[in-house]
Amino acid sequence: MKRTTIIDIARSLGITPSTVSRALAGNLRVSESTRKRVQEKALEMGYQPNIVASSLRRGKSDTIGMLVPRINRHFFSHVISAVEEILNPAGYNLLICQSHEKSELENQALQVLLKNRVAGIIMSHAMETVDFEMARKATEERVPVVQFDRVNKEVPGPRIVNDNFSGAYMAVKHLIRGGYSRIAHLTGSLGVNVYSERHRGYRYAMEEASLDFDELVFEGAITRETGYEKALQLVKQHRVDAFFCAGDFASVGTIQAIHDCGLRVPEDMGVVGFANEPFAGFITPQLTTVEQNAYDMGHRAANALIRVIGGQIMTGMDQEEVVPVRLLVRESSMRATVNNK
Amino acid sequence: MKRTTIIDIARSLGITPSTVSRALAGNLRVSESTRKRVQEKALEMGYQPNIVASSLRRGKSDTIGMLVPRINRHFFSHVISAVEEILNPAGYNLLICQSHEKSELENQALQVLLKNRVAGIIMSHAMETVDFEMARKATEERVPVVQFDRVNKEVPGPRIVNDNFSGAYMAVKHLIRGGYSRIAHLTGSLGVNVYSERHRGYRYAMEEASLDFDELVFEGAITRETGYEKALQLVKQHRVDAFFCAGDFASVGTIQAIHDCGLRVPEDMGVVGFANEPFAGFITPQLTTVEQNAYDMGHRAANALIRVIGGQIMTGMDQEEVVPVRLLVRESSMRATVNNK
DNA sequence: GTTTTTTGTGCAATCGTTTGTATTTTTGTA
DNA sequence: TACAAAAATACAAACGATTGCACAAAAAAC
Repeated sequence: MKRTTIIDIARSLGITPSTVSRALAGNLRVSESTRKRVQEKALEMGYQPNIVASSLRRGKSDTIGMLVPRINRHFFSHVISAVEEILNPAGYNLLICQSHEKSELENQALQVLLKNRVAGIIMSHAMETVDFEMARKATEERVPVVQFDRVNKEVPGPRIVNDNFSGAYMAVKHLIRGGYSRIAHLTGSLGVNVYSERHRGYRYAMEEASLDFDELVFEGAITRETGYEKALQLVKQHRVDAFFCAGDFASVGTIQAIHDCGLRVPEDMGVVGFANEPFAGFITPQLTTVEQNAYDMGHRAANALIRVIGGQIMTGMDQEEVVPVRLLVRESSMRATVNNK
Repeated sequence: MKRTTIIDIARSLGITPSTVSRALAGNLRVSESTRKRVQEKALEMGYQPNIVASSLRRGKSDTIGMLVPRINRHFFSHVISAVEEILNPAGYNLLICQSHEKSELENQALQVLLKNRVAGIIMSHAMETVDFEMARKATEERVPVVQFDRVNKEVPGPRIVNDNFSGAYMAVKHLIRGGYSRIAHLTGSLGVNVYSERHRGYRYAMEEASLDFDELVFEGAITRETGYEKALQLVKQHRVDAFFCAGDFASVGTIQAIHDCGLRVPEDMGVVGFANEPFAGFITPQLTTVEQNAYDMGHRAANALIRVIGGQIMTGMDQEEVVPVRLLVRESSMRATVNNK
């Protein structure tokens, strides 16, 4: 059986669809009595408005596109959740796509979102992405784009980023205070803003303390496995006494490597991670890391998008919002009686 | 500037929109030459088909609704990811909603999905939900529903569930083999299929070994906090020597409680969890737990939905698919030299 | 009691595609 | 050259809601 439409309701009440439409929309130009009748009838017939038709006619949809590298990453899934928390009450729904860290899939996903005529896009780029043309095109087609975490300035619109610089700076400074000095930095591609900023923070802290860091920075060591390998190599060479990893997974691999070399954390070597993955507080030793507030970020991104859609921010004027981070000092870096700040 | 439509393309080529539509759809009734011309023009004008209009006309959308209690749960986010892996290549997109474990929000979300005329729904119920009317209504409105993990037989259509019974049975049997006998079971609401099945497995194993379990089953102890409290109480009363928790979070709380009482895991008390949360292999002691394959489940759910949409499964005929689970034996339960099976 | 204003509805076009049917053009054949 | 068959394209009506405008009825003003 067909779904009931406003036409069905109209017919069964002997009025026109336009009146039904207005009645359901709560338009004041329709009398109280018919509004009641329409609402009752709609309920009785189990009417569900057809958003598709409505969107087409209104020329705008209530769907927001969300594009992330991977839904199943702790950080991203929490951002999504936070975005939804803001956008749902505001009457929007989320069409979610993953890029799987591939530029090609990212572009495809953007196309899909545009084809679906989303009212706006909240996205974080794939690591691989260097060409941001597609995202720019979206804004040119009047679809506002809000970037978060992995952002690029070539794309107009608000950007919400973590305070990666300060987080890294605090982390490294904390290690230095703890008496570590040959601090290696394992990180991802420095072409990605997230990692370049953390790298900047690392350098700043090292330079400030007049410590040498040439040949102590290693790109492409961000997973547990690659972290393990690089750390194993460095520890064996006796070149370092601490690690600042740009991610917690690499930190886990690093700790493993240190243990496998018969050394202790933090007594022999300190380790600090980044992200505060859920396991960071559980592992042995508990991992000192930089906490990034995914909820805060999601809320900000959603609110920024709402402002852009509402015309409160001009498309041209792009702005960056920085979400504060926190250094969580735990066992993996507490060699001595160290001051937490 | 307005987005280009097939009408624009038609005009600029001196043909009709219908021909353009057919050309882009690859319809064989349009000549090779015009098809080429249309495709080129479309590319040149940056044409993006309007899926909204298309959906309206075709009476069906390419969007699948996905409804989960919480996106940011490890298990659910992985299922989502797996579903997307299957559905994306098949030309579908995912509209994702969360119920936040609330029946009311679950129903609202279902309404939203129906209003958006999704082609199908893949869902897992909120713990709270006891009234499944809304999900039934969806199938009555010809929107196929596939349930996974938290399912209910009142709702027609495929159900994909973990082998909770066997998982629990294996877990408890493993504890018994290890020499534990006063095994408590901390779990969630037994009104939820997931927990009732695990409970059944627990009972079966206990009965099989002629062990007493009256007053050893506790509902409402599923979080880290509630798990901690209940465990603390039981340990202090010297009533138990092992715990089978229906979730890993409760297991973490339990281990904490045992430690806080000055006892050791697994020497004094054994602990087995359920889910294999990402931290399970990292914590100390490493947690023995039942691994549920979220990817497998997602793939099956997506494929089931595709089959229903394709008419390969009658709506009436409901079927349950059981995803196998695996017991991962780790430190938290290995008191003696135990056989892993 | 007439005119003006207000209020409530109806009419009809529109959003951008799709698709059944009609029409034109092309091709093949006698 | 004519004519049927086949191929390519055009026409027009949907899909279901929204909305500017017209219009009737009721209320208010004179």
